[in-house]
Amino acid sequence: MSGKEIRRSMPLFPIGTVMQLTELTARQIRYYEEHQLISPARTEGNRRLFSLNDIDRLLEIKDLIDQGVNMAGIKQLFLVKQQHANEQEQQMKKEKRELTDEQLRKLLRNELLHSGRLNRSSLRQGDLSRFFH
Amino acid sequence: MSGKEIRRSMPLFPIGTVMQLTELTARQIRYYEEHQLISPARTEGNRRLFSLNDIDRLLEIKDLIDQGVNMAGIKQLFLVKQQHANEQEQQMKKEKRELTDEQLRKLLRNELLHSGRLNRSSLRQGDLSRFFH
DNA sequence: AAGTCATGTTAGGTTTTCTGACATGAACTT
DNA sequence: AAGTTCATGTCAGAAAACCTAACATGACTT
Repeated sequence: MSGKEIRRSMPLFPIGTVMQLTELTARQIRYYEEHQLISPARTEGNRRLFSLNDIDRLLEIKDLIDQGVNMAGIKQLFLVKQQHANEQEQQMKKEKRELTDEQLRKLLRNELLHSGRLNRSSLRQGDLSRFFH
Repeated sequence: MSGKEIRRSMPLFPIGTVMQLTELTARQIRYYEEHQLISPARTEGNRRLFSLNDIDRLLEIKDLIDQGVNMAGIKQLFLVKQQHANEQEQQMKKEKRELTDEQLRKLLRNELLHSGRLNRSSLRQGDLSRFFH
């Protein structure tokens, strides 16, 4: 729920832009959606609108495809990754509960300053950071 | 010529997205282009494609319009700002020429680490940072 | 009252995207 | 070898988004 997450999940890009950014064809992108690897938002007029997160995900998918992983495999990988992230979040919360107020303040301040070190997982993955600072 | 500048000037957004991001109408955006306050790129099919810089600029324009400045005024402001930025760049280069190698290394390292403090001018201006970290 | 400015509105045309269907080649299975 | 499955290509018809150009309008200026 950080501001950053909101920004990264804001639906902004039509499929044409995503095609260029990812070097995937429209057909591929729609196919991956069909297999529920991504779930881009839609405009009122039913056009897909992709977020930065979606694009990251597509770049990950591309990478995995290149390495020979199939749809089912990718879906599983995403699932595992998701679980891992959840656990880590739980762990975070738990640790926070154990902190004194002073420690908490320091921690929050750190999170705000250079927010998000966790979250970028260890998988070799898509990286849109080259598009935005 | 920093990577960041390249990213910020990459044409990504169709006019519909820009409308939502800036809360300007298509008519307004085209009008500002007509008066050369912005120069969005075009696709092969002649559709406008806006960069983050374009959007920043549109937000600045909106701000200035709200403050009663007209097209000519905004154009002048942009001109002045541009000149100012150029001068500052010249100044930078000059200062660099006067540095020892060691000083230069430190300076460059700094520029790379948190690049771009200069460049965001002092004008109250559009801010897209709320969309991207 | 006439003119200018910024924007709205409309019209006709072009481009982009949508879904669904069928085609294809590579990799597996039998 | 013949048949499947998978990932993607290609095509068609429809809908949405965008384009330019023109005219309309209301708020200011002169």
